[in-house]
Amino acid sequence: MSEEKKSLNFLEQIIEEDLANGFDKSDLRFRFPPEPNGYLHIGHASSICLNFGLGLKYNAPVNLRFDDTNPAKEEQEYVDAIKNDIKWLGFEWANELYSSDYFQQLYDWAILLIKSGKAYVDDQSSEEIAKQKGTPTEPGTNSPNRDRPIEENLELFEKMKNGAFEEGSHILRAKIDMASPNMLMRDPIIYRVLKKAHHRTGTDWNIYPMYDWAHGESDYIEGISHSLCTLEFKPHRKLYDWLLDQIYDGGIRPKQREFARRNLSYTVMSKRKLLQLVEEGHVNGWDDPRMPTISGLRRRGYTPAAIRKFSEVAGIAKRDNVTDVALLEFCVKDDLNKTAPRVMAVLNPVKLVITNYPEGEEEWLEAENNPEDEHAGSRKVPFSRELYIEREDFREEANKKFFRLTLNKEVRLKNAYIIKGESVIKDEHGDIKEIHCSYDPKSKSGSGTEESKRKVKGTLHWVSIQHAVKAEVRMYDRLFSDEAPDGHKDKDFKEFINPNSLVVNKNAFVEPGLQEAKPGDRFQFQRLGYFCVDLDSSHEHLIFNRTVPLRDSWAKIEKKG
RNA sequence: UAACCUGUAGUGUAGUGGUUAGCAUUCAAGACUUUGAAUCUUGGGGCAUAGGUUCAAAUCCUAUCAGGUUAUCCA
Repeated sequence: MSEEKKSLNFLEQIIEEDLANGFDKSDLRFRFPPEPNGYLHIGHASSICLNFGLGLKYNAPVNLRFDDTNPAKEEQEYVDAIKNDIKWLGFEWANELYSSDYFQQLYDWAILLIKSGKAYVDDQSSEEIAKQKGTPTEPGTNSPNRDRPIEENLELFEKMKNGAFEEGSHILRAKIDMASPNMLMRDPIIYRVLKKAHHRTGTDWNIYPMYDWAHGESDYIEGISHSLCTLEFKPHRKLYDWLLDQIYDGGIRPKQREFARRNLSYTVMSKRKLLQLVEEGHVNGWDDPRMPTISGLRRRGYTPAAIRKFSEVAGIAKRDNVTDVALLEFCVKDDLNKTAPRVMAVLNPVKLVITNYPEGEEEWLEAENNPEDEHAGSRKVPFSRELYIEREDFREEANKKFFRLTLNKEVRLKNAYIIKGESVIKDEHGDIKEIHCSYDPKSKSGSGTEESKRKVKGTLHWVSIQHAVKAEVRMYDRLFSDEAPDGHKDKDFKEFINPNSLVVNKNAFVEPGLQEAKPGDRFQFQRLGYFCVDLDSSHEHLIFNRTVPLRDSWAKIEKKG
């Protein structure tokens, strides 16, 4: 019940203004209109959160409309993936609709356009038409077919529809203004011949409407009040309005407004480039955990809540942006910190022997599942004489800043005992094979003894060798080493691919409880980061993906020297 | 170089004539800590530039500069 008013973004301000001017709140209606020709990415997620967020805020319906006017590129597979992603993000659409649902209506309206002398059939080649289009600085010239009689246009359009013409031979154009400074107003194409089977309408149609003719009209049919799209459609607005003018017949008149697309640092966002990464094998598919796709983020271990939070804090505006991926990473860490169970896993194991711990003995120690969540409870983890700890957690000699295990120094084993480094055993190369230490039997965690309350500077995670489960851990890092890989005019974005974006570790050990972990489960490997169980994981072969590492202050201290 | 759009800490944003220009993240320092995590405290860092209008300008006007978008029978 806080009094502070949340500031409105510019789109909400537009809506508030409309409401203040008498627009009925119950007429508010939004839509998310993907073309089913690829997978959704984090940029789409922002748009989804924006549109569905407005729906929630104003209690207005939000339609999911597939903009499927180009059968050459669209497939059912994408429709399914898109629906799945939106649901996963936690949103519900009011209606599942398709531009293709309106093909007949669009066609009827096109006839109307022709009859009112606002559209004509052009049978020139695309090259000729392009030539007549002019350039942004020079006006275009009229097509010789511009004044074709209405009857003839009607006849030709009918033939286009019936399949009498080949692809590329005839188009229907709106008759607007070949001299307009806005290139889109220079008699834009609204129908083309396409003899392709459509994923929904099959071979019913030989002609398909262009985006501009389908989008605004679909908005109108659905009663969309605010049609929100990205900035590159700004020049289309004039055409959107013009086309609507021709057929408007009362009711809610949709308005298009534009916002800046969300870009993320250290990645690329264009469908074309993402497709290239997939096709050329730089990643393992659209859902590779390094991809900025929703499916990739999901597989990486991101939560819907984290992505929604990111969209919220990143906000929405009209200026070009490259949002720091660190903000996205903060959002997952923030969410996972509250929700992910803590477990122990050793990624780079070295053997630790507790010389004064009885051989053959084991005990099951109490371990808190999540200190941030009092309802998370606790579990038992097995402890024994021989453990694995991280190789980086031991040094024979170290300065005072090193809080971890060294010879003759004490550290605590998390949830267990305080130990003291005694000696090391090395192999023939001089590498450490085993670390021997002693433990203080009275220092058991939570036992309440004086010894257990002793303060030691460092705490290490560990797993009991005899109980540990071997696992594969995939360490993911940024796909690109450059902040804006596609922002260099003279260089291809692929030159910046990070060769170490995936490091596979097949020799990690995790505590035995994780044997039962299922794909999608998320954990915090204490002191290391957040990890999730990969789709390919099985009971016999556990695979974890690193979602994001924990902040590592020690790495910074060490770097400074 | 035409039309249109956009310039507020490193990044993302709020600010709508009167604010010590706010928030988040990042960065730095410290406290706390059985995660060198989290948490807490503190700090650094910004209105593209130049002129106007006004008692008062990030906000209004003008110019300049910078960046972006637009010429697919794509969306």
